[in-house]
Amino acid sequence: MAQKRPKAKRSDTTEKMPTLKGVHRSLQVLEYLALNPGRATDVAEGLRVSWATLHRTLSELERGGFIARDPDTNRYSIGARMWFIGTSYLAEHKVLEAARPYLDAAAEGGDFTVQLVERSGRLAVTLYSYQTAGEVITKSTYGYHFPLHCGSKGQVLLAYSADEDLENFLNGPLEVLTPETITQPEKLKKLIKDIRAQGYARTVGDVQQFTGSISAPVFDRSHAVVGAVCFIAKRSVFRDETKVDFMLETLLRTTQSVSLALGWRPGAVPPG
Amino acid sequence: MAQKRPKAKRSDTTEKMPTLKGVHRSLQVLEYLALNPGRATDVAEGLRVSWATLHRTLSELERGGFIARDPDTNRYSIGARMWFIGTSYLAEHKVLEAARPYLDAAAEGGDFTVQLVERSGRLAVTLYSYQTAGEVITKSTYGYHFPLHCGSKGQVLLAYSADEDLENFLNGPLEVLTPETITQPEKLKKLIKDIRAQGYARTVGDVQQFTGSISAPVFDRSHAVVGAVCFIAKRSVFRDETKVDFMLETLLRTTQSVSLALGWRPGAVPPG
DNA sequence: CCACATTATCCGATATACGGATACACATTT
DNA sequence: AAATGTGTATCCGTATATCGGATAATGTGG
Repeated sequence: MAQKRPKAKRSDTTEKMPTLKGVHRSLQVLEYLALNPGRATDVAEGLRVSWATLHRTLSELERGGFIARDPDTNRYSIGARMWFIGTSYLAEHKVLEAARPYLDAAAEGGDFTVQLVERSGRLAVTLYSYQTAGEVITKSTYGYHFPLHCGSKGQVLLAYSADEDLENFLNGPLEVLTPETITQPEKLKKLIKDIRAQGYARTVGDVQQFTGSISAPVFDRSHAVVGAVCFIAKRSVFRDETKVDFMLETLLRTTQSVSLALGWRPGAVPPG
Repeated sequence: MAQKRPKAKRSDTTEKMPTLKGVHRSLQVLEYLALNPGRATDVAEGLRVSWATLHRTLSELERGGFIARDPDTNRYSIGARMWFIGTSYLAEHKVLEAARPYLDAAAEGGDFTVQLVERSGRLAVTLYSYQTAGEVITKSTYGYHFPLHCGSKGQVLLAYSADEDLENFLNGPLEVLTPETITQPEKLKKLIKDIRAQGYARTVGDVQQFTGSISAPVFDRSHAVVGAVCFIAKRSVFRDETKVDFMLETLLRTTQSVSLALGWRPGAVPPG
């Protein structure tokens, strides 16, 4: 008989089985397609779901325009309606709202792309991107997300997460994006220690070979890291330490301003 | 007993009842929250769903980070994971890919905000927005979507949709955004006729009082309208016909280039 | 401090979604 | 062309996951 489960203390560590199986699965499918758009069978396999079930799910999602199917190749990808829904996340985003003026100011004062990023699972996702006229850096817009160990933005977010969380991440698969991507856990740990010490991260060529970036964390009232600001420029810029110094100064000024706007104050973590 | 349903010829006009009720509802909830973030009861009422059911749905969605709840006010809004999923729509978007270089070029050559928009239901949604340094136009970024009858971008999309579809739209509720928003169906029809004739739309102050915009359609290989390019500028600009002429020229050059890049060719619709 | 509005949880009946099996479509090979 | 294979669509009986009324807990405002 249904043995009374022991009170299930809230936010249990073990992933409880979802109440709404169907809903859970359909969202899994959406996320799966976001990461790897492709054929139905691949999704079924990737998610270990029976084909019939998956087919139903896909049909339903497509019917609503949440996913799109290329009629020629039968490949599925995220649909327009998801973009519509997703964007309204930004409209309610307090950090972004607070940061935007400072980001714009920074972008206009310098010759680099400015981004606000935040963590989502194992990825750093871009909330805002301001491309200054001139260089257009291919993968610096929306729709490109990178694992946390790649690029200064990810590393910053990683550096300021809980130790346990960090371990978890490093135990997962560490993708290689370029020959310069660092994937050795030990080396990454060392890097992260440095980042914590100096308050910002700097990487070159580990996401795209011809670019580099610097990033610093944004804090809120409770001294929690709620995101990071990232400046991206061509690789050559990072050979000129004068330019880098200027960027760095702007970066730290920007993140400080944003943090202040969010109620952060220098000093120890407030009580409570 | 289950009477054999009459073969359900594919893509029926009448909205068939969804196979996966739960999935369908949860997505409805997401869309509802995208449009009106708010309390649980309001959602339940708005979607006419029993409270218990809705509560389960919300809990499940929140558990996965697809929606977020403000712990103080119990208000729900779209969560980070939806943004993540939504953005990957862009990564696969062919029109955007083809258009981006031309949009950037246009933005750098002029002093106005450049957008690529596409239709989603009754709304025009922004796919890409390039804010040139200088003016920052508040509601010209992501997360703001306007009904099709407001603003030149919506009107263009409306103008090139099927007649039947247009009727449908005009029979729905026509929101007012500013005192200058046009909501009389007859007047809108007249406008749309003009837009079709001249190949672009121009509106001032009907979305935000202090801005105006011009927009033109983008076609694909089969001469179907797949989106629109929109230039936004301060209201004052639209009093200077020389400036407007320049914008218009750039606009039409841009849309033509993008259409060409998508395989469109001038002349009649190709056979097949 | 009480009354009301909103949110959380329980539980049995039944409608609903599951998935094995089967049939169809299309591509690639011999 | 026939054959083989891979991927897609649909059917249908069964088990089970979902629904929603009711009740309890929490929060809010007067």
